[in-house]
Amino acid sequence: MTQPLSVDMFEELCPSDLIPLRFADKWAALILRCLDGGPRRFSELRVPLSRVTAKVLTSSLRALERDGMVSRTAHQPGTVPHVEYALTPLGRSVLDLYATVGAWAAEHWDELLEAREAYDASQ
Amino acid sequence: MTQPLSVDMFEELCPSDLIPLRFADKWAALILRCLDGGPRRFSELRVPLSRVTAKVLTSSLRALERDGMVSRTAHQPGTVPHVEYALTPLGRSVLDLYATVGAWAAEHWDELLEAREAYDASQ
DNA sequence: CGGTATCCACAAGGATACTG
DNA sequence: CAGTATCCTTGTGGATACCG
Repeated sequence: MTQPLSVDMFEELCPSDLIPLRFADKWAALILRCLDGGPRRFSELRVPLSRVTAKVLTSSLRALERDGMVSRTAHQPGTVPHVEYALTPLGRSVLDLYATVGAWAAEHWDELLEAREAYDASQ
Repeated sequence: MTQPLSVDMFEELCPSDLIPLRFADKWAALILRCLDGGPRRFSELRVPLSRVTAKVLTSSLRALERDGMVSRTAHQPGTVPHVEYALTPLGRSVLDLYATVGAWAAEHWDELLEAREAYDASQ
């Protein structure tokens, strides 16, 4: 049974529809996971994310903040900066979504790797 | 309640863990959706995906094939090429996952857009 | 029909150094 | 401490032309 195709797929779904989920952001999922246990300071995030430079971490955090997934709070009791990042309800929600994606990956990982090996072997 | 962070997040989860899901591929989701109604020829896919060039469509299809989400079958009855792409069971499974992601997006879309407008207005 | 070959533009990511 | 400023590399995606 073959169903007809839309004339233009872009009328229904743009690629940008997925971009706000930040799946294309290399570090977004990792950052959100780091915030799962509670609010973190910038320097605290840099430890587990040691392979992400400050510049890149900043820009990812800004993007997550813009999308309402992370909140940024600057406390300034004295002269020393103190910034805390925390998950918003939306951020927590997208973390659940990542968990679903992760469960899918765990279940189908072997299947995918086998396909890849088979393909590479045939080329 | 604040929980401790891992020393190195990369021990648990690499960014590459998500890449095989092809979420970073700009057209993968759209291509899989085009195959949902049945097998399609290359030129059939080009119609709804008119904004994707042949080169890009080919490379996306190759990547999907390598990951076992799409099968490529070349029928050659005469001298005229006839290639069909179809969803594999794994591809169908990942389509279900996209549906879950899409449902999340539909539910939280407004929330995300509001956050974005608020952020942009404050900058 | 089903692609390749070539060249190009742009954005993301990264290395390094510096600052309020 | 929490970033910026600069510069550079890479890769994806795209435009155009051509081929078995």
